[in-house]
Amino acid sequence: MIEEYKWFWEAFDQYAQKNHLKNTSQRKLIIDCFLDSKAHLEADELYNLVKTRGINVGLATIYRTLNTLKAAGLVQLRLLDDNRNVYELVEPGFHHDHIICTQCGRIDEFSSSEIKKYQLKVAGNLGYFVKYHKLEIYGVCPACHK
Amino acid sequence: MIEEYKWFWEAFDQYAQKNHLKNTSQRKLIIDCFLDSKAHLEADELYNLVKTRGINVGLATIYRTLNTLKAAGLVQLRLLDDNRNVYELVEPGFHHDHIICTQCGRIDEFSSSEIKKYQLKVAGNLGYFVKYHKLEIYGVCPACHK
DNA sequence: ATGTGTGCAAAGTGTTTGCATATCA
DNA sequence: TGATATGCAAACACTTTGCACACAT
Repeated sequence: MIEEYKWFWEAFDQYAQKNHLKNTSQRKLIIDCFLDSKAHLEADELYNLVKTRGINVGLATIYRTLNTLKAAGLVQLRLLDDNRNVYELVEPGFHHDHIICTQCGRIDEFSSSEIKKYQLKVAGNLGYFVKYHKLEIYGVCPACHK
Repeated sequence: MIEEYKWFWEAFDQYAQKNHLKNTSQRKLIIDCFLDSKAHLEADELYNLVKTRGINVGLATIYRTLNTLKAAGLVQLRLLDDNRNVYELVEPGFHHDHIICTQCGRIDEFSSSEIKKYQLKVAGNLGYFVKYHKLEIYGVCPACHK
């Protein structure tokens, strides 16, 4: 287990225990691949990644595992403008937003307390009680606008 | 023609002429329904809306019309967290963001120059050249948190 | 022994496409 | 007349589900 994802495994083990999940080699492998990838993956990409490890896992199992992680609150599905549906790791309490390159598809993360502040203000003006937000900036990354 | 959408029809007519589109009653009807609805619609909702006018239009034609409008830059497809794919009118030069009620699905619009400003700052720090952004705030609307 | 997980294939969704026919210019 | 549009059904891509079998506890 990589130290970096200690928080993940602790949270997942807890969830697994509470929900009577069993340990299977497939799920372990899928999650390992997902974590290793630094994780902004489509289900299909994860499927192929797992296949490179030589073990045959059904695509359905990939989806089931991702849905389990989503239910555990450790993974989030993100619908991007370019029609990619990417899954990403969610570290509880560490919110971040994304900036996506329209040319190469690269995804970077950031977070801004100022933006958050003004979101609350705007929402308050409209009488909304804010639960969460999703901000995506689309642009051209440094590598692509040379 | 409703005065409010003069800008729309001018833009669309220009696009239509340039691209040799023909005037058909179906397309006219679909667009009328779309404009009348104040427009945050799924393809399917628009389909049903058109049907209430008594004329039978194929669902495929709805999609083709929406795609045409998208190509003309007058309509935008928005993938929401709740898996709705809503189409909305885009008035060139008038950018706005959305706040969506997680309970009733209501969508309100807003725009904030402050948020825009900080987005540019954040993107600049990462070396990105910003093209556009998409901000969605999810929360509970006034009517739902009584 | 029981319940959970798996692979596969089939079913589901939402959207697009092929084709014959109809319509506009 | 010739290009564009339409309706329908079939094709599509992505995701979920049913089932029989396997495995973890």
